[in-house]
Amino acid sequence: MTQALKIRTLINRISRIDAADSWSDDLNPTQLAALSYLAQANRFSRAPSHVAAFLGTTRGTMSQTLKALARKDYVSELRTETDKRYMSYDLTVKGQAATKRSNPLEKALGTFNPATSDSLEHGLNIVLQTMLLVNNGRAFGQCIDCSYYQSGASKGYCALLSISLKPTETKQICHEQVPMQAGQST
Amino acid sequence: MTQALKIRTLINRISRIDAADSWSDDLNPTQLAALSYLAQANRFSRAPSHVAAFLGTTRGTMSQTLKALARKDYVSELRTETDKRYMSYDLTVKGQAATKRSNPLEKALGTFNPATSDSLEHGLNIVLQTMLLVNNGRAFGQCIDCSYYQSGASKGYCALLSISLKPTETKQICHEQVPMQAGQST
DNA sequence: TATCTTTAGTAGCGACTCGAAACTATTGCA
DNA sequence: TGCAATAGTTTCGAGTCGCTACTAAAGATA
Repeated sequence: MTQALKIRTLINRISRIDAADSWSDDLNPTQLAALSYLAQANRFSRAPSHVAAFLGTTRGTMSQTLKALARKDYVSELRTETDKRYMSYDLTVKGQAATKRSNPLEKALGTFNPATSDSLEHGLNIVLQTMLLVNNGRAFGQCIDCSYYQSGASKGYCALLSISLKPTETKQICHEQVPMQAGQST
Repeated sequence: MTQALKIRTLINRISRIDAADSWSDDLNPTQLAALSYLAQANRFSRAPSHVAAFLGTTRGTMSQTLKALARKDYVSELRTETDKRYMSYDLTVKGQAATKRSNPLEKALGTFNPATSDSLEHGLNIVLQTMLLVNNGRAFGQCIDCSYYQSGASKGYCALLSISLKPTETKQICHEQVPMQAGQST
């Protein structure tokens, strides 16, 4: 058994046990993952295609999941004005409350010392980036870590969309994000 | 966003992307995970309840998955002689071939330097052990790392079941495994 | 030994995931 | 203006998933 297979087995097993723990009354693990993504994404990144790309599934599958969430009043559907092909799925009050629930995996992680956590986060980030490279996947990072991000006097600016960003927006996920090279800075 | 949540999101996202990649003609990610477990488990640990406990699901759900695998000739069903309540699901030739297929996640992991891999494996192991502790879950480790394991002159011995172990068996997964404390040894 | 009690596997249920394919609406490009 | 690309949706069939209810076997207790 190679170390690569060991690590893959560990990641998948942890994720499955976490999924089993995260079932709630009327929210399954997939719905919760989609909801969690929407809670972190900025206003340009809440369409079915974005959630699908983030979680590595198809538009069709994610469309169904989002419709299920809308049916149960966790999200609201909104047709974008600028480009009428896009939908924006925004969290309702009920949806926001649901993302705040804690779970065994987070509790376990909370007991770790910072060095272990940092090393783990770093390792997993490398795994993800390497996989995305092979898959032609997008990073879905935060604006603050993006090549298009410019830090102004008091607030940030996105050079791709030519808009200024509110402080809270700079730490949201964007589907257009292009990770900065290490050491690079504006 | 806490670091714990970041790590959880990373683990789940990597697992989902890996799952999407691992679909094959007639084998879905869950079936592959079960098959992969069976390939590693020793002859006392191939029952539906063991696979269910390992992957954090219920006996009912796993029973269906194993029946699906049997229907497609990846595993064979065998009633245990000693305890007739137990089933043993053993891999067929077709099943063994299916576990040998590579995938993007393993390929990505293969490019890492040993230090990164070791650190990642170690971190994930701690996460899993901590979660299992909270969940009253079993470790499902190898015989060679078990408290009941005794290394003899040429072969190992299991002090729980009072049987001697073939060399290949000492590195298989056992559902009875009780991890040794660090530093402890026979 | 006779009777609980526990454990293992399973069938059936309803909601839903999942990839694939087919389809519509909108946008972009030549 | 026309055509290709993109976004969202629907439908299909197979299967996951927790849950409940059930049977059979093994253990424990009286």
